[in-house]
Amino acid sequence: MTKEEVIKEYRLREILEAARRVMARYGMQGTTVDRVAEEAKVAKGTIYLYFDTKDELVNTAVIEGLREMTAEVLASDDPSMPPLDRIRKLILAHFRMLASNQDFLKTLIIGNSLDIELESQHGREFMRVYAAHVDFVASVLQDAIDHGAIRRIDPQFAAFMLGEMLTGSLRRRLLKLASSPLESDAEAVVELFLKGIATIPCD
Amino acid sequence: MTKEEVIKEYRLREILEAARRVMARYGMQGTTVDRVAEEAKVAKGTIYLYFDTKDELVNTAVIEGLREMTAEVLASDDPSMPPLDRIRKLILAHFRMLASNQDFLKTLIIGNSLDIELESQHGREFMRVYAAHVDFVASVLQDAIDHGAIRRIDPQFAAFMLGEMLTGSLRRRLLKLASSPLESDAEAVVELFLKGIATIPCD
DNA sequence: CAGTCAAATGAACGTACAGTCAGTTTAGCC
DNA sequence: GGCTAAACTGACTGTACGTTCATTTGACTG
Repeated sequence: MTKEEVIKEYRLREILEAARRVMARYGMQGTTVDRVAEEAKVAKGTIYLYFDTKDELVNTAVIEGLREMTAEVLASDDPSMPPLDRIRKLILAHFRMLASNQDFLKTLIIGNSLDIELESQHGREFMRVYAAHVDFVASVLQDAIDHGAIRRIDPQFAAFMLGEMLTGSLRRRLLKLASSPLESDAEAVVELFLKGIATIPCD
Repeated sequence: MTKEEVIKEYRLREILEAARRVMARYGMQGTTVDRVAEEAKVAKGTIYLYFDTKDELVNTAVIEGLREMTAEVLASDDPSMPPLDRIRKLILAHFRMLASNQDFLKTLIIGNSLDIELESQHGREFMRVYAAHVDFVASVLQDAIDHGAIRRIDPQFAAFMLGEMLTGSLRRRLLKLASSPLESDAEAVVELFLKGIATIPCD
C-alpha cells in the first residue's frame, strides 16, 4: 500500500467515524452532509471526493459499523468450549458489544432508523453481513444440537430470535422501560433463551 | 355529536388512514404532505386545517395505528381460560394482528422508521400506549405465575421479550430471511418462549 | 335569490440541504 | 525557489418540500 493510499484510507475512516458520531447524536433525520463535514473537520466538498452521494456515505458508515460489531463478537468465540458454556459466553459477548455501541445502535434500534432499500446494492451488502452473523450463531447452535446439549430446534430460527432478544434488551433500556444497567439483563436472556418460561427446571 | 363534528371526525380518519397507506408504500422518508393529500383526495392546505405540522400528522397516524392494533389483541383475550392456553392464544392473536398490518408495520420494523423524540409530547403518548400493552401482557404472565403454570420470572421482562420475538418473526419475513408464511412461526415462538432451547422437554 | 361564513383549495413562499465547481492550498519533484 | 498535479475548500445553485394565505366553493338562512 502506497503512502497516498494510507492517507486516503485514514481520511475515509475519519469521515465514516464522524458520520457514525453524527448519527448517534442527531439521529438519521438530523444527519446532514454539512454536519458530518464539520464533525470530520473537512470541507463539505471533500466528502464528495470519497462518496458519490449522501446515501452512499450513510449506508457505508452503517454497514462498516455492523461489520466491526459482528467481527468483535465472532472473535470472542471459542469453539472448543462445552456447547452450553459456549452459548452463554456468546450471549455475554453480544451484551458487551451492544453496551459499547449504544449511542450508534440507538439510531438503528429506536426512532429514526436506516433507509436502506433492500433491493439495492447497499441493501444486499447490509443483508450479507447481517445474515452471515446469524449463520454464525446458528452454526454454534447446530453444534450444540449435534452434541445433544440442546433440543432439536431450527438453528436459523433460534439464532434470529436470540438476536431479537439481545437488541430487545438494549431497546428496553433506551425506551426507559428498564433502568438497571444493560449487563444485568444478560443472565435473564440466557435463562429465558435456554429454559423458556416453563415451570419445570430443565438442567 | 353534531353533524359537523361527524364530518370533521370522518375527514380526520380519512387523512390518518391515507397517511398510513403512504407510509406503507413510500416509507417514512418518502412520506410527504403532498402525497398524503393526494392519497386522501384533499388539497394540501386542508391537511393543515386538521394538523399543525407534518410531524403531528405522522406521529398521530402512527400512535393511532398502534392504539388500534393493541386494542385488537386486548379484545381477543379471555381471562377465564387456563393460563398456558391463554398465553398461547395471546401469541396467536398477536400473529394475526401482525399479519394483517404487515404493510404499515414494515415502516416501523425495518428500514426508514419513526422519528419521535422520546421526550416530546408525542413521544410520551407513544410510550404510554406501548407500555400499556406490555403491562397487559405482563399481567397475563403474572396471572400464570400466580397459578403456578409458569416459573417465577420477571413478567415485565418476559412480556417485553415476547413482544420482541413477535415483531422479530415479522422482521425475519420482511428481511427475506424466512419464506414460509408468518403464521407458521407462531407455534415455534410459543415453543421457544415456553420451553427455551433446553434439551429436556418440560410439560 | 342574495347574503353569510366556515371549509377547502392550490399557487406562492421560504428554507434546509444535497450536490457542484472555480478557486486555493499542499506536496512532491527538479 | 519555481512548476505541476492532486487534494481540498466553501460559496453557490437547484430543488424538494413544509407551511401560509388570498381566493373560491358550497351549504345554510331568511
